[in-house]
Amino acid sequence: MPNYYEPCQCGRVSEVLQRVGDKWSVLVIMMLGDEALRFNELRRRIGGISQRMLTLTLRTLERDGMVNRTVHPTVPPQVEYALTPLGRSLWEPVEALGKWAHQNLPNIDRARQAYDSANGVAASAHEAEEA
Amino acid sequence: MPNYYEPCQCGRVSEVLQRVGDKWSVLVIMMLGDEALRFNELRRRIGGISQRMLTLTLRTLERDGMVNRTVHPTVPPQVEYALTPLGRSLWEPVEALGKWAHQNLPNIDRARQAYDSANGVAASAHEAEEA
DNA sequence: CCGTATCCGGGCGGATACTG
DNA sequence: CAGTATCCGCCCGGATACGG
Repeated sequence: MPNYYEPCQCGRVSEVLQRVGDKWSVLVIMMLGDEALRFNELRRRIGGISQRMLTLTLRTLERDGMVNRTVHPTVPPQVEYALTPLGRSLWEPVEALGKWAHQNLPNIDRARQAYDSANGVAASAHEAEEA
Repeated sequence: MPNYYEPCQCGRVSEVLQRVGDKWSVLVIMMLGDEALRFNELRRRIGGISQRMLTLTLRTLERDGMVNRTVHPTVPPQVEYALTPLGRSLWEPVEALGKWAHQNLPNIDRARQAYDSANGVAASAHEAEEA
């Protein structure tokens, strides 16, 4: 069973991985895990995302077949976003990764502190460059 | 069982996820999955990464406790990089994600083609802006 | 409410040159 | 071989204003 990241599609897979790692994409997928959400509701829940980025993120996810966009022709307009089967299938490994991240945050923090105290934290004091 | 991405550490988890999604970090972790590698060997295998970025990526991974850096005081110097237990534990969900990406590349491609033909591909022809 | 367009600053990351 | 330092273009992404 050879590796999935063999030279040929290594770049392509990496590309998908980047999308997964994309800050907003992941949060959107997480948020849409259970329910369909409207634009601003999604925006409120995520918090800290600009309108522009949410739009762009959703468009990309839609284009990649991860989310469905449903427009209700009411006034004012209502737009609902939900995961597609493909999106839901992605949700699972992402969830696993999220679980890992959540569990290992303390480990990472400790590793960083250890590293920073070993190598000088003072190294970051080069920001105090001028007298 | 509430969500792992509740407001409190939502940002932190997302931060870790971003690192995972980072193009080079993921490739490094994948490459180091089975064996320890030297700097330039790693660089050659990844392909397309600049010396600067490989250094930065390795430093960050080291600081986060994902990889071990071992210097053999020979001449010329030899430096070997290997996954730590923490790094190896990350490797698993990443591998799962890689598997997903590999399996679903065709689906994503088809979704994109469908999307692009539905909405005008010509939209991207706005690059031909001037007469 | 939902989305697009425009402006613009900051940082990511490649290229290059230089050390031990 | 392994790494640091510097320069610099480019694109990401926030802010803002406007349209349906």
